[in-house]
Amino acid sequence: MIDTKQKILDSAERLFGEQGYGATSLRQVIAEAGVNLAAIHYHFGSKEELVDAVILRKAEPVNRERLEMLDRLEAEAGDRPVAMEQILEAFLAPAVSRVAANPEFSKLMGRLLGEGMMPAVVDKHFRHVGMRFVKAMAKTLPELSPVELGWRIHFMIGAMAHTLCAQPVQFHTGLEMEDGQAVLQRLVAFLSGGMRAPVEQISRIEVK
Amino acid sequence: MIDTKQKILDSAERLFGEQGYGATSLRQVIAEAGVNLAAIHYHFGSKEELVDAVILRKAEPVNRERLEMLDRLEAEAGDRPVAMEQILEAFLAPAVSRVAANPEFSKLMGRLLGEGMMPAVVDKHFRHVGMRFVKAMAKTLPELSPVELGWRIHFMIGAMAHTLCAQPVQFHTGLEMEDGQAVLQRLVAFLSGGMRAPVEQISRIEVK
DNA sequence: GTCTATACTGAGATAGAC
DNA sequence: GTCTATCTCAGTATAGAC
Repeated sequence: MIDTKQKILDSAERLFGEQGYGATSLRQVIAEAGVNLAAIHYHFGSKEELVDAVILRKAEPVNRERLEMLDRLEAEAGDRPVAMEQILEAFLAPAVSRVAANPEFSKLMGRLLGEGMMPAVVDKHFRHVGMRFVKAMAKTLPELSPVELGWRIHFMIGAMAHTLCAQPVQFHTGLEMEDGQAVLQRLVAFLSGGMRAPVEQISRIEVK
Repeated sequence: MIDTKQKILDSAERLFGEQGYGATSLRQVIAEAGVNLAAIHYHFGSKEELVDAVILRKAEPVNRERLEMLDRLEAEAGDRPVAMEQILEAFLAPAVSRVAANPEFSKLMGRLLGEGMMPAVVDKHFRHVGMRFVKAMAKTLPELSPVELGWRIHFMIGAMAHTLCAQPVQFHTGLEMEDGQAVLQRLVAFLSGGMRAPVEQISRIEVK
């Protein structure tokens, strides 16, 4: 069939999402897709390149939406910097809003950043979008050095990835997964506070 | 030998740390330890239970140090709440300070939180410590609801885990891994700002 | 160009002899 | 407690049918 490739991608997306990358075998994928094992290697080359293709298909709309939102915010702001909360929401909303529609696959997206699986894949699919947001944030917070801003964005990505992929630890009852909009609001508020934190020296505690 | 178990643990720790969990085979472990393959299953039962034992051995001193620092801070503070920066440093420093000594194994520790690998393991080894810090933070920030505080701790853990396990994406040059103390300071400052962020409603952006 | 059948190597796990 | 032998299943590679 002409759409063997599509069927493989569809099955792989579902199974990687439900079970994770490592726990999903290519034999499960071909059984669900109704194709031959070697077809995966013909079309994609390896398991890693298959998941790369799956990620690409899902990441592209997220990244496009992020850039559209940022474009609009910057057009509205003209020469003035965009508010940090708005930049954060433009970056986070396209990812968080997809959790409800496809929670298992969102888990895989979130995991990518935490796993040593494929830093190259993350870099390839998200770096260019990240650069745009770095520039917007630097304009909003000119007092931060590039290095300090880089670290804060690193922390931001960690908080986002963990929120996308991990169930919160139940230190209290009532922390079940809420409405995506509510989590997004909490995350934006938290990260705005972190991004705007003063950079001065903090109190030291000697260890031991 | 009587110390077969120890030799397996030592080799597994080194190899899991260098290569990650999934990329390390039990056959590599037994080759380095000089024991038989079945010995792992005799002493630990499975690969997953082996890594659980490895984690336990490394997590225990981290958690002990965290609790010692928090105990001391609370003793010094008496009835007054402990400053958020100090609580954060007590939680983060014992983990971050070990990155320099054992960077690869720290990666594994950080990954645990991001991977779907073993949420049960994370829960088992870190939950009781987390509860203590939740209580201390609730005293310092009484205006936060338990649910809001729980989410902020969730975000904090994400930022910490990502910092422990992931190389920062190079949006700017000069963001190479710095001195652990410097990264710790940046992280504490960022998270203090996030923890203290106001909880009010934020501006909405309609999507599309 | 596409796809099928099949073989190869290495993984984790286990039964049973010692 | 330990080790040999073996099982099942994984990802990968290739030869050849259409």
